[in-house]
Amino acid sequence: MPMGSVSIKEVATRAGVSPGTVSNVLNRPEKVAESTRARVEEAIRDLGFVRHGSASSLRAGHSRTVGLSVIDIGNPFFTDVAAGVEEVASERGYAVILGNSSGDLLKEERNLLVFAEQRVRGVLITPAGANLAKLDQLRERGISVVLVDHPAERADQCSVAVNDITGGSLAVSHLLSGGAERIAYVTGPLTVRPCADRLIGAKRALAAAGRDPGETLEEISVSVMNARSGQQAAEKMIAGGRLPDAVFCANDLLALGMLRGLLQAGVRVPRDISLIGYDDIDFVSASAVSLSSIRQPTHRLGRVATELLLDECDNPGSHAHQQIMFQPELIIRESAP
Amino acid sequence: MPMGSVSIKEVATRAGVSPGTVSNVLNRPEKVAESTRARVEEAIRDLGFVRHGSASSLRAGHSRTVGLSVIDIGNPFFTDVAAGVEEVASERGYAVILGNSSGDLLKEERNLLVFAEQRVRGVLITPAGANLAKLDQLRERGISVVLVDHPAERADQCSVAVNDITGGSLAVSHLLSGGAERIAYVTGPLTVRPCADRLIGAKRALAAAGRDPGETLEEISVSVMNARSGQQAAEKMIAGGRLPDAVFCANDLLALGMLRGLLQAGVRVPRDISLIGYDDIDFVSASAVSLSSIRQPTHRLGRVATELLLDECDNPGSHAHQQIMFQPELIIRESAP
DNA sequence: CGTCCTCTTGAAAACGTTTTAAAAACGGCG
DNA sequence: CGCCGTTTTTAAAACGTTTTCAAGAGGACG
Repeated sequence: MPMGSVSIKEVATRAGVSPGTVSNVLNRPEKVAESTRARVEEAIRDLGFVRHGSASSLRAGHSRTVGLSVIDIGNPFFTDVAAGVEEVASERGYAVILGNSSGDLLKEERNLLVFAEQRVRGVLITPAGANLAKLDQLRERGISVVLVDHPAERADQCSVAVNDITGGSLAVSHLLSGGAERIAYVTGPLTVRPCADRLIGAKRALAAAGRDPGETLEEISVSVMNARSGQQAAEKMIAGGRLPDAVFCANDLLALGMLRGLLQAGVRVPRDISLIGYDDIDFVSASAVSLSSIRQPTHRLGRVATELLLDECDNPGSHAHQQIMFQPELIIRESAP
Repeated sequence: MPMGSVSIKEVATRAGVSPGTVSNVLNRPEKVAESTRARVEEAIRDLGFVRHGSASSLRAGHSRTVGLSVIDIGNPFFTDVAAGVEEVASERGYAVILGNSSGDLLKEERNLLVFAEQRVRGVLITPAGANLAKLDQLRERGISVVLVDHPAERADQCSVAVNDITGGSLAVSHLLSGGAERIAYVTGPLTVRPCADRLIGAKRALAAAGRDPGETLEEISVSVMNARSGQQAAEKMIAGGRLPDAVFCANDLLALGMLRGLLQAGVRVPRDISLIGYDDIDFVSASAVSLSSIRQPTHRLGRVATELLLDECDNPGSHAHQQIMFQPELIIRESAP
């Protein structure tokens, strides 16, 4: 009969042992004799005992939770990452505390505060801005941090990212090979690292093809990277006249919005304008005009980041910080054949 | 200079007060004199003190976290719900612990155990199956539970749902009005309440139109409700010959997969087969053939559920359990005009 | 039978808060 | 100046674990 909160002490009395022994059964079962262990386990079952996580982390000095702060939980890219994180965390008995920064630095900071209060074991974060100082403060507090989708600049921290320079480059050289002369790059804030890197990659591709970035590339900046912004960007582009002949969007949500905006205005894709997105989220293969995109190992990103984090937490001695960099892959579909 | 874990005690000595006073500043600022409060707050800032959530919940008897267990974090429907949940929780200073059951009852149970260990204040859950007994156990432990996307049968619990019977009915009567004679219903496990209810609605619509469900409706069951399953269902349907002239998918992911499967096999939508999905996730308006669907107030679902939950937690006395039921809306697009 | 080991168990002290009951400070007033 | 009612502060006892250290229980062996 599971009652409202049974403590280890009640389990102890029922099993005829001391609380310390029960704790041992829970945490180092091998240290306790077979027969008593069985007795204790039976008592646990009978009473419906569930360990009190707060008490446990208070005393033990660390919790079994990790914090995950993402930029946009509505974006399938982050959802895939989150799924990977949840998978690994759950396998290892960790709980995931979810924070959605919505690209807002204040909100992100509030998330980190909540994580600090909860004394999470570690934090996985795709930073919404360029200022990583707050993260060092966390580390000083003994909370490990792994950067996700953002390569670490320093060697004393872990990160898992995908080479966005390569990605930007792949995208733009593909557009060039399709005959593009003037390309628009629709991007989120350049303080978001991936956006900035994809731009660098784009420019490199132009340089490699002997084009002048200043003439070939037009940047269109939006503050939030969703389909609505993409569509607005399309409308602005169209209103401005003089359309580019290719558009590279910094993520697929923008690209889908752009596609919709273009089609609604009667612009034909890819005939009038070719279009390429980024992330290769599931849905772009099914869109009105299927989108070319840059694929990233998203789920993997989440898994590996979490493995790194938990390794750092569990083996603080032997842990070697790693900056893992995956390679993106060009996926060609109708929108930019 | 924020050091590794400053305690309330250190704040107290620096401010020249007792720990109890610091605690009061934190929790009932109005109880402490203006001048000392200022002094304490300064000490808190100087030392970079952050309240230890575990200690706090241990003593206070309740935490500031809620658990959220969803069936498929990869499905934009749940993502939208989660975003709503996170929003409200975050506004009220609660942290959200995320659990993804993947439709697996064992995994769901493990999530609930984790929630129980963390002593979450409450749980939001879209149950992966029909057995809600575990939830009563949680309630006995003093953890409030709000059902999400699953109407409560009993009056002593809160729930937030959308009328799936109406939804199923809307979908099927629309298909009938388009001239459908034989309809396939592609669904997840019927132990998942929404799937079952949408079927009931579908049959009602048939009955209302004077059709015999046994002859008109064919059920195709899949175990996991994603695009891959949808496509497989299409392939099976096609291999089986004798195609229906309309397909109703229990969610949009299935519908997108179905669409792809049909198009790849050269079946024209909506000319040969008309197709309608469910949820009206963002992406279906942009798909190759834009999908008709049943829209639900997804984000709202998450927000309201969380408000209900936190109300139940914060005002246990005055809280009145509510079973909220939203109404779905038919959205007509190309796939079933 | 006593000694010495090893293997198990137990007692008690933390961990950092919150909360309660009581003490201290303060002001006003007789 | 002493007393009383209020406001403000404090000391100390929890909350449920984990952990350390010592004590107890069994054997094996001399």
